[in-house]
Amino acid sequence: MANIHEIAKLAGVSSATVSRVINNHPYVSEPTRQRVQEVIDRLDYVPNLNAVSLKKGMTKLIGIISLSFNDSLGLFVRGFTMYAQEHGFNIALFITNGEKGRELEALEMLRRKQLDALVCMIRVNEWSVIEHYTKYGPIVTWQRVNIEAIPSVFMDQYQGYTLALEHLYARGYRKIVNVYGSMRGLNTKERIRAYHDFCEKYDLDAEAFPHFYDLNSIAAGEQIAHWWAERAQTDRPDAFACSTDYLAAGLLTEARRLGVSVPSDFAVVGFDNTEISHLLDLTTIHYPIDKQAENAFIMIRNALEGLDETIHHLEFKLVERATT
Amino acid sequence: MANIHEIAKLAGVSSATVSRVINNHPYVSEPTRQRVQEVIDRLDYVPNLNAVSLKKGMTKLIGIISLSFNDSLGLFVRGFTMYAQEHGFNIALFITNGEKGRELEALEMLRRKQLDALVCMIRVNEWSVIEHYTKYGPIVTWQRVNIEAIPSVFMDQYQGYTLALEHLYARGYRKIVNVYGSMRGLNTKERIRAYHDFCEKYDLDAEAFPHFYDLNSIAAGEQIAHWWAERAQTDRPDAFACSTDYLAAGLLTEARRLGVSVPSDFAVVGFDNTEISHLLDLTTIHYPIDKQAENAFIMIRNALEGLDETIHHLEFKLVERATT
DNA sequence: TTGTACGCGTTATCAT
DNA sequence: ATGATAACGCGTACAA
Repeated sequence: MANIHEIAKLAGVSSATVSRVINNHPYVSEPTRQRVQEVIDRLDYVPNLNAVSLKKGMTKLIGIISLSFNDSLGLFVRGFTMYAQEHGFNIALFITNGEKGRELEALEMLRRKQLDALVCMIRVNEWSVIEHYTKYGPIVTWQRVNIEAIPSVFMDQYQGYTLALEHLYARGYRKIVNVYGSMRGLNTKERIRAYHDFCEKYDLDAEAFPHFYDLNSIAAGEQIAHWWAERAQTDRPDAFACSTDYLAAGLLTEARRLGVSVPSDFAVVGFDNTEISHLLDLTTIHYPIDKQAENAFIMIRNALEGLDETIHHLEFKLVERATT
Repeated sequence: MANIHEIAKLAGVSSATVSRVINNHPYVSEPTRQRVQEVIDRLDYVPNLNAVSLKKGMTKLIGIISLSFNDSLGLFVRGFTMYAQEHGFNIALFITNGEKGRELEALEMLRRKQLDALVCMIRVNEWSVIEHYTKYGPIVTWQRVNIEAIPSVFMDQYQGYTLALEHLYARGYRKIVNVYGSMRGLNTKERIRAYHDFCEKYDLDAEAFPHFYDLNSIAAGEQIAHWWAERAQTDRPDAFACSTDYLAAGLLTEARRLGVSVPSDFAVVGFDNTEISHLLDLTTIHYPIDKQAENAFIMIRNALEGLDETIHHLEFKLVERATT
């Protein structure tokens, strides 16, 4: 393949001049610029990025680590990519499927300079492991975590969950069951706190109905539908605040299969405003994931280029549909 | 950051020896190997990948271009990554969202040696544009295309679609409406061919009911539900063979909202066996996407390393659920 | 305005 | 078994 020297030779200039033309440096006379550009075009020349990266010490490539595919990730990636590309960065996506090795692969690429930075959506390895890699480049996360070296674009779900609960209350529901997600994550803790404050505010018994933990799949939602159906009529809750739209979807569709009528028999609120919530006309909580993505990129760029651009403030929103 | 020379100095050897230790070359005495390894460990040294890539002329990084996120892509990526990592390759994912520029970004990375090869799931630019880039590295596609330079892991949908039609016939449905996807793609052509052969075989009138084209979204499915409901009772089809599970999902859920009973009023068959078809208990056609991924990787590796490993033969499968 | 020459961090060839 | 040293392809002081 043609390299910069070949271009130089053919254009009758030094490689330095070719480099200047490529990078739009000033102090190149118009005639030489044209002559060089002509050769570049003719030979279909383009600089080798490995050489450029080696020289500059950066690849303009940012990695995004995620556990799996889903709508939220898609939105995040779309937003992040947009901002990144505006500033000359490309992104590489790593889907771990929960395998530590695959996450480490990405972290190692950071260490070995193939990646300039990393966004860790949902981590697999221990935070201490990930923290260890921050010395090789900025790492930003989507999860909530209190490690100084790992800034986060996490949104405290207290506000969002309260939105859901207040909505159920306004609609007249009083017997609410909470289906929480991962116990490890702090989302669940904030939701629990939101629920307790909510109960206190309206003088409800927080323990009147069971709380479910560690559930977020469609299948889990289906289970809960059965749980409800098998309960004594008098002892049934009238609303479910769910950890995710997926769980809510499972609950909703299985309930209907069992002949339950939503929202008259009970209400369902999802979380995330994913496509499936639209499909099923599910009331849910929306959050500005594209803004989170922008924040993540701003943080990374600040770290990478020593800037100090300010972060957006973020808020949840209720999306009212047919299940409440 | 420490580089190979620093290690060499501290270990009292030349950088060549360090390189040999790193790459597990023979002809390094055990004492020196240990001494070098010790320094490597102590300084937490790891070779700079940009330098390695520059030197070796390859990055061990393969790009995957896709139009958007969805279950199929997830399965493909998972499979592909598995095979790739087994052979020391990493993957970078590019989601185009239909924007040509984003696709070109990936193609340029191939041209500029940051990527060794590319899998183009669903292209955005013209094939001629993509073909032009094959001179910079192997490009494999998931779509059907007859360009020698762009090998494909496409599966002829004739067989799969026939599976769906035969199933409907066996179930007693005779008034079938076809909802085809993209007119540009060759999938649709094969499905049309399958339908005509099917009609001929069973002596049905292929034009008894309208054919829909260029539809594959949930929203389009919802439209079709209305189309059906507004038709005269006597003139209604009794089955829909859909382009995708998503369209089928839209059709199914909207129909039920309209009080239609599936499968007694009409049957629905999706295509792809995505998660949503499971959720909605939708009869659909499955295809071995992980095997396609493996084939894609084999093709790329054959091209990259001059091998000649053989490709798997692939087949569709009917997944019978509750909508037929 | 242009050219020379060095360095980025490796690997690989050729001596020794 | 080990060491010099020349690439790999580019950017950039510094000199001219």
